[in-house]
Amino acid sequence: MISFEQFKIEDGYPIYTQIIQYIKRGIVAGRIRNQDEVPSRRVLSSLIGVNPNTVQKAYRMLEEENIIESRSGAISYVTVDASKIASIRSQLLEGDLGAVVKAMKQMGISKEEALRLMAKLWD
Amino acid sequence: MISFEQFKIEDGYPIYTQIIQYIKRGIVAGRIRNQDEVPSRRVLSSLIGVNPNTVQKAYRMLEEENIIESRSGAISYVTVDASKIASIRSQLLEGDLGAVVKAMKQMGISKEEALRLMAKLWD
DNA sequence: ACCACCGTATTATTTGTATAATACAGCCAA
DNA sequence: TTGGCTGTATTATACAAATAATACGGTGGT
Repeated sequence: MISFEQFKIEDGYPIYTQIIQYIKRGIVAGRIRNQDEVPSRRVLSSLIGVNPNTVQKAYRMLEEENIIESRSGAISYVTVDASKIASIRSQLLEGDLGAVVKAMKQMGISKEEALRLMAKLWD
Repeated sequence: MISFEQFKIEDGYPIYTQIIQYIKRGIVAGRIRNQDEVPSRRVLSSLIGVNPNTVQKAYRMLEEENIIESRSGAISYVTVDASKIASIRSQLLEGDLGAVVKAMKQMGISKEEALRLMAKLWD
């Protein structure tokens, strides 16, 4: 069963996208593995304090990306292999890191300064 | 007069926040300076193809942060000094870069790999 | 077989984002 | 001074995100 202990809702982004991100990042990090069980819609919604429909929307979109599988009546579970994990990883990196690189360039920050800032922020 | 030639609407974020970001990043980069004139609500809205109310919302929020000043009937203009520019800069960096550092840590990426990925993405 | 839990579906309501159509008063250059 | 542009305000509509309250049928352990 996937753990959502580290999950915290932040504002600025739709909750369903935060659930999707949390699971994708967990898969990339190896915390979430193939065939792991996913909390039911009702359980997760009451755990993180949102509406079951919000969780359902996140799960449905994950299913459309073939990252989880659901069948009526039964628990849903993760379905990933090595190549899918790699593609999720590059998808997240290009999205997150790419946007920041673009933003810093627009701010007139040099490559060297960007690297120094990131190294400093990392600790 | 501030130029919006480089401005492009992207989806995923509210348009009014994109306008705010564009101006803040321009200020940090030095492209937008103190006392620069801001396009009128109507002019900018027709220039970038959005509703005047959307521009008004962005400008009103910038005014609440004391980044622009408006008076009824007259053109609005930028009001920043060195310390405000510095605070905008760290505000943007902490937000954008900080979020990515957090995300990459959640993905189990090492500091060294993160720096290497950013350097690669920069070019 | 029962029954609690599961996924799924539907309808309604609220809030935020964005558009649309006006309206009014202040500023300022011609 | 006049007329066009300015900021500001109001009302209405549309869509997405999120909540709320149900309802139905499938699954699986006891």
